[in-house]
Amino acid sequence: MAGLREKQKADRERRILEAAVTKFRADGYRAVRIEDLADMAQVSVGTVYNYYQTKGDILMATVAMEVEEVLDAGLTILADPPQAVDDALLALIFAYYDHSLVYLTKEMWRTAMALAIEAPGTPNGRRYFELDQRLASQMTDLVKALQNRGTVRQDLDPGPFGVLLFNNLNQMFLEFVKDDDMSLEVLRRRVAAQTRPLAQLIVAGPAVH
Amino acid sequence: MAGLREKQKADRERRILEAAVTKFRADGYRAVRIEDLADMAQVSVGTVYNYYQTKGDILMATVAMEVEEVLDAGLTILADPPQAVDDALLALIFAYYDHSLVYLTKEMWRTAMALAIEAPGTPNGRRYFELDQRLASQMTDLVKALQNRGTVRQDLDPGPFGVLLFNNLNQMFLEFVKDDDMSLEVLRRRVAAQTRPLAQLIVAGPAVH
DNA sequence: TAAAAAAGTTGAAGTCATTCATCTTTATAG
DNA sequence: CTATAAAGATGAATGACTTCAACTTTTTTA
Repeated sequence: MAGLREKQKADRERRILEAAVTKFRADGYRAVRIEDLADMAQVSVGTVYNYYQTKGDILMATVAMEVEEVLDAGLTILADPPQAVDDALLALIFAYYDHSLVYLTKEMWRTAMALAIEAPGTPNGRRYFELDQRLASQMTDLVKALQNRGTVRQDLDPGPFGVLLFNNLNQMFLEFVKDDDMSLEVLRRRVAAQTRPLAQLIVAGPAVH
Repeated sequence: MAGLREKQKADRERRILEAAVTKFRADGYRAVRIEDLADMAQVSVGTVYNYYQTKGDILMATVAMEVEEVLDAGLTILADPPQAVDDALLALIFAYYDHSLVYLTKEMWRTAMALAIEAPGTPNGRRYFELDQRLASQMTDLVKALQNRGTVRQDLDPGPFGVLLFNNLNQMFLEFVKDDDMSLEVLRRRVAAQTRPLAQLIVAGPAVH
């Protein structure tokens, strides 16, 4: 029963988010005022706040879109990881990195991270870190998959090790978004330099004993 | 030639910082208004801004104090690390954690991190990450020291490995400050669970060939 | 010591996120 | 179709950080 009211509501929300993605990318999150979004979306300032609780909420909606796509890209890698252990880990990591700037700019990532860290207990913060955790889980899943395949030593606990790998790739991503001049290429190289030696340490050796 | 003006200036700056540390710890960074600091320090709002460019600057001054002490604690460990590789790494990590809440609360850490991430190019942001880098260097130094001692395999590149260890301990520290209910004890246990197995992987084995 | 310059202090004004009492629009009841 | 109720939109008001033009205090000069 799509009443008039429902239709108008959906339309307003869409217009607001659309305005936000456009303006945030063009002018930067900081520089965009709620009034600018309201103007572009043809609503009042108060109305923006009827749809999103804070300015940060609008940003987080975009982050969620982005990370869902990143997780999808990860699933593709998990379905059929490269044979070599280091290649497999890096394939997943690079899949993440390569899908990280579709909707968001580095500045938007920085702001989203800052918001989440400053207020981790708010719905917004929780939402962000929940996405983080899903990424970390996926990394753990990959380590498990390689173990099942027999290319990773059986005595390795995939949980903490997956988290450690994720922590590292996440921190390196932070280095990346921190520096507007750093290219994806450089990020990839650096993470590879850390991950490859680590991968060599966990490959299943020839069965000694 | 400590003129009157110099003396008054130094005194005002001291009073402002003192007021900040007291009030931030007591009421939380967010809840404290610049006007509150000005009142307590017996100066005007404008004067606060003559000594610190932003509210965040005042916080960052406190962070710097804290981290300098953390680095000192690290030096003590470096001077004579425990024999076992895992114990040595954890000794440094725990030294960091144990000295992290002297001046700052978890809320203050969260705010400082958020500020640094949101604006990494500002003097404030640069200052924060410079401290980070010094911590990462110290971790690398420890790995090198253990290598020199012969307990860590020679074919390990201490640079990337030290950074990886730091990235992980840093991210785990973030988990800690994110959760007001998490104890230092739990943080230690979790990091130990990640670090010990990793340490086993890098110990110098009996010289095979 | 008096005048001029330099340095520093001040608080009112500006900006922007957020709130809320009021008003408008849509849906429902008779 | 009219009246009532419900939902939602509105923008002026609030609160906090930050800026800045005018004012004071200290130092230097002669």
